[in-house]
Amino acid sequence: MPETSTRDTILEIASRLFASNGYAAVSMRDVAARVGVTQANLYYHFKDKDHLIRDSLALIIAHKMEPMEECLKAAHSNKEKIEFFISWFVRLVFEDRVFSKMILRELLDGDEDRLQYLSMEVFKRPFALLVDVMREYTGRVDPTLSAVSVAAIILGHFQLSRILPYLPDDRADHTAPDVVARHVLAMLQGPLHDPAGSMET
Amino acid sequence: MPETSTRDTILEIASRLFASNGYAAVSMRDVAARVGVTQANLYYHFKDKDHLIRDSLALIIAHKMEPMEECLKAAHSNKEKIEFFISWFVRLVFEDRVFSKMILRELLDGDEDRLQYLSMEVFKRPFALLVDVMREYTGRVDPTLSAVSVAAIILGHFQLSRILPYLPDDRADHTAPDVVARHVLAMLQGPLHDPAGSMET
DNA sequence: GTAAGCTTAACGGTCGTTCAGTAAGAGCGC
DNA sequence: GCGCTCTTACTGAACGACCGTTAAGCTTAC
Repeated sequence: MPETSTRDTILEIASRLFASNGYAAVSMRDVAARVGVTQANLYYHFKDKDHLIRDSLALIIAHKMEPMEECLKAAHSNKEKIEFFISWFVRLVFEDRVFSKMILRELLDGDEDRLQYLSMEVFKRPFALLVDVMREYTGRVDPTLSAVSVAAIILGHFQLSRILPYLPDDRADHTAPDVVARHVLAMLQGPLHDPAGSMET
Repeated sequence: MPETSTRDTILEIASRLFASNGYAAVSMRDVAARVGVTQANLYYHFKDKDHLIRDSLALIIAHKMEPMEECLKAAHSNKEKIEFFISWFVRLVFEDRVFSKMILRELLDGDEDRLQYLSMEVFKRPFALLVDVMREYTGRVDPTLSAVSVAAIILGHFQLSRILPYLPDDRADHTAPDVVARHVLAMLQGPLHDPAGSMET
């Protein structure tokens, strides 16, 4: 009766390695060395490398998506739901870089089958919840498009945060989770456009 | 006097291969075979694989960023500058997937040196232009943060477009460039929030 | 004894890279 | 004109390193 089984240890370490370096850049030897076992041991627990990748993905995503439902349930109004969601998602993306890089890499290079599987098995429900929230929040605007926008802007901020330090006018807090969260919320709640700047209502 | 030099042919084909498959997944043998030369020939024109990657990146990015300046110059008002930029950038990202995947992959996995190089040599000026536009467009809001948001939301929409077909409530036009462009512009110009939905000003 | 959990040691293959060699042409003394 | 050298562009064949994977054997617990 193992404290934490070797299999779970492999999964945890493998998912961290895959997420931060990419699937191709991490060899079975790398994983084995990190875990402290031999390469052959990995093949005792997993059929091949692809199955190790799939199981790593499924484990980490399912685990990370759980808090979203509770997060939305805790909110009383729709306004609060949006606030809670944005705050939660920004924090998730910015603070768990392992997770967000894994997602982004999958969106970028994941083969069609794996993407379809993940969409329908893991992302479908959280996305539907977000669309529901946006449906009641936005007026005439397409709720699906709005939901995509919210996810997109947060993921995009995270990605661009890597080059922000090398661009002019950057302040350290441009990549701080709460600053980004407040900014995204402000974009949804009001126009960035300042009517005083030009001549309009 | 070559019609198109072998070196340019290599660069063009290599950048296309790297962009659509990733650096790791494309071998020098792959590039050579596609071009129709031997692997050794690649080492006549480029020091090693990393230099081939760098030159491919520099070529394609510099080329793709050129139209931005003209695009902004053509606009008369600041409002028009934003409209033109969004329209141009959305079209660039959505229609030249080779380019956008290359950028996104670099943001995700590019090593620090290459990212710093690209930021300071290629992205610095276009980003500064965008910040300037946003500075005059937004009121109290941080212009750098706003510029990042605009780029982020467009890049994010593109990335998410891969799983949108597998998610519920999807319509085909959710990934159409002009639809996305109009939606992004609408987000900047007005609140998505419909005051009639809740009780606020 | 036997099964689970793991190791040792190797396999065939692909990778980036190198190096000796070659064909084509430019420049040049004669 | 011819022969000669040197450069440019390129090829064929190989190098060692690393990859995913597997067969066979060794422990330990029941």
